[in-house]
Amino acid sequence: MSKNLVIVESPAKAKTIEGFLGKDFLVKSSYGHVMDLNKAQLGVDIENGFEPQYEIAPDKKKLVAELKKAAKEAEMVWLASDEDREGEAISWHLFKALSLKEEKTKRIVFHEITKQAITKAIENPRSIDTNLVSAQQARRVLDRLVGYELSPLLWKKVKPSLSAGRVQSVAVRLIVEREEEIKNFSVSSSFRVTAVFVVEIDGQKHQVQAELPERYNTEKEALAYLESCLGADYVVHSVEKKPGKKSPAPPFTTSTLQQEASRKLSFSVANTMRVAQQLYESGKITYMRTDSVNLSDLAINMAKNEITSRYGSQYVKTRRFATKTKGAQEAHEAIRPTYMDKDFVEGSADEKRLYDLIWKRTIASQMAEAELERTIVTIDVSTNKSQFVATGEVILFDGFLKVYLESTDDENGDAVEGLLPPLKKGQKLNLNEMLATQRFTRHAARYTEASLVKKLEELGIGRPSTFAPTISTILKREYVVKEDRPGEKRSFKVLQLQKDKIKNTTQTETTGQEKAKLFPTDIGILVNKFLVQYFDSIIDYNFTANVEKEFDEIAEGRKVWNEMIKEFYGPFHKKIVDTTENAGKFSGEKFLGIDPASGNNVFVKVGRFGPMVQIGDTESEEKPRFSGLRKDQSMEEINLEEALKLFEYPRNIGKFEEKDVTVAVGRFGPYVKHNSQFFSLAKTDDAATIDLDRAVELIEGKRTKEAQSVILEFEKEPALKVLNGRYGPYISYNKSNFKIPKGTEPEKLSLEDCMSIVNNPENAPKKRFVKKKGK
DNA sequence: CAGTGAGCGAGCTTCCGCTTGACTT
Repeated sequence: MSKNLVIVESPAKAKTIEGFLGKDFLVKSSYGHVMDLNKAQLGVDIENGFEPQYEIAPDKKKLVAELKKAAKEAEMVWLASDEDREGEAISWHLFKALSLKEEKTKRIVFHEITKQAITKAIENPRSIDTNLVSAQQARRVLDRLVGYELSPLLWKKVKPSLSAGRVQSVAVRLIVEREEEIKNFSVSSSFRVTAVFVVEIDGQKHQVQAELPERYNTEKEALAYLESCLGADYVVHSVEKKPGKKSPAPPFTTSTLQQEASRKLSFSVANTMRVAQQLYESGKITYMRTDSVNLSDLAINMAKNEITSRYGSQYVKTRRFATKTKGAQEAHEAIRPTYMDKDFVEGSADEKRLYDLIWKRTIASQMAEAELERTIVTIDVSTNKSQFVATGEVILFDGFLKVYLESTDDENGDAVEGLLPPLKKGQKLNLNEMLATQRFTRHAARYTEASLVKKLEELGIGRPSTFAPTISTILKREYVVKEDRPGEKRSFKVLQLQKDKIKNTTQTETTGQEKAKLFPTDIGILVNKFLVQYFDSIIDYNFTANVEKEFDEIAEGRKVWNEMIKEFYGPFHKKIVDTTENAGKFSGEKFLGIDPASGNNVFVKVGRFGPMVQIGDTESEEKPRFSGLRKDQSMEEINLEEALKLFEYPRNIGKFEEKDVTVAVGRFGPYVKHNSQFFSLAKTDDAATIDLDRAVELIEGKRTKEAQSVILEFEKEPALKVLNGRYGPYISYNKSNFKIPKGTEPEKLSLEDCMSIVNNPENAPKKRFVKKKGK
């Protein structure tokens, strides 16, 4: 039995700390929050000062019992959750859930996992900060009220199972508004004039790239300019040198790690977190969910030693970075390697690459600035008043650039930059060629997962632990999709001046190509429109920032948490009631035209199962006909003709084995139906042209496949089969499936064996995995 | 690498923020 029980949030942290503290200390983990509001209800007593109805999270019951036992046996319990709002609440919840006694409980905090920091923390205990706990409670209750009152309203007015919340709804809004901006963007073009000069210096030939600062709006003006240069001489007018410096970026936080891993390694945000978690658990990096750019003294010293021994002391420049992020809580260090002298790790390829990125970024953050010299050369044209400008950048001292340079999201790669030869004022240059190239303006870039995270963080919305889950949520709700889009070919004009002749050519380029970008869906657009119309204040970009200010006041004891909630809830709830009663169905209905066959109106709108086309009015006596939109169609873009085409199915294409064969398009794509069985069309098939022969081929193909997938059948019990599925052999019985125990050969199972597996209550299908029926 | 194919009738869905395992259909 240990005299002392220390409770931290993460088990990996517990393991490390136990090593520092010795025999008298038992270190356990709470695995995050242990108490929360009941999921099935509102969980807030509105009538009674918004009293939260906490319960021990169902999946934490066992853990809490264990911790309770350990606490009872210990002489002192040290609550060592993180020093931020959530961490303080975790300590408070532990105090309650473990029925701790005040006289044998101490609250301690530390920001870095070193023996020194922990010893110091143990020497300086405090009590739980109830103001900070109240601030967390306000945050929790506000999010619950917003989420659990807005979502049901969406179920009523838009479509069941939808969700809204302080964070996710703003994320969707950003994507929807960016798409609108792109849709409304009008492309314009202008001509950019560039020139390549040749100069001989000390017997060596050099090229000089230069650009005209002015742009010409039309081809005619560009041509006129080129013509004005015919027969011109080009002379260096001035050479200006400017010293410059570049500084390294701060060490990684969760969000900057996600951004750089996306830009440099093409990782999704979720993948970055998964890989970082593996590195953390194996002790290779510090904690990966952090908003702090701070490094411990120990880390800075390790970096300093490492830089000195690798590159020399002139490359060292240690710094402390300050966090600029709104609402940062800084309970942890920045993300860095645990041991700076390890510049690589064993593990999967992803782990190696992510670790390499973290190592470089951390080391570079403690290195000297790069010293540059920027040269600007202006070049006179003898036949007109214009001047070309050539710029060059020379690195005088590479500094941190030796190790790492942060990437940018900027897609503009047009700049002409590089090394310039040593030019002098008055020097004559020979023109090799001059080009006037048509360039088009570009709309704002669509969000990637990582650039969305960046934007959310800038707005102070969401936390390091929620960036990745927020993206999963809006994808799962089908508010947005992550997609590639092929580009379109576009032609552009190039005028070329060479050897005193002007040539006019048309070239083509690909534009608008997108890779892994976030696009709003019809549902996302509609839900956003609803929320903007009725709950503008909630999905306002500043809503979080404003309530965060109030949470801070609560944390400082200057405001009472439930008074703040009351002030918010009054008008909010009134608006909910008002909208429930007065707003009609919000289906985004759009009239497309008249169906020539029936003379009925054709609409596109969002129905119970998503976007659909409706022929005929809902009020009319004749029952309207419905058809869901295909995945590649959108309410925005569909026209009458395409809408009517959806009703050409099911189409009868003949008889097979005396039963009708029909072809139709469902929500899983086109299929053939025969004898109430379904057969998906292959990607190469076309539902519009498929014939009976091909349909029969599909039917027979599936039959043979099915026959092969049956391992065992029993005469006595036709409802039971042993099948070979995607996850290996399994037992199918009355539409439920059961795993076969490890080590048994499926071919040798008897009916009795199978029945005992099926009837074993341990194998009963678990509720949370039961597929939701659309009925 | 299997399964799915509705059109609102019934019961359910839902939030954000802390943390890890998880072995289904």
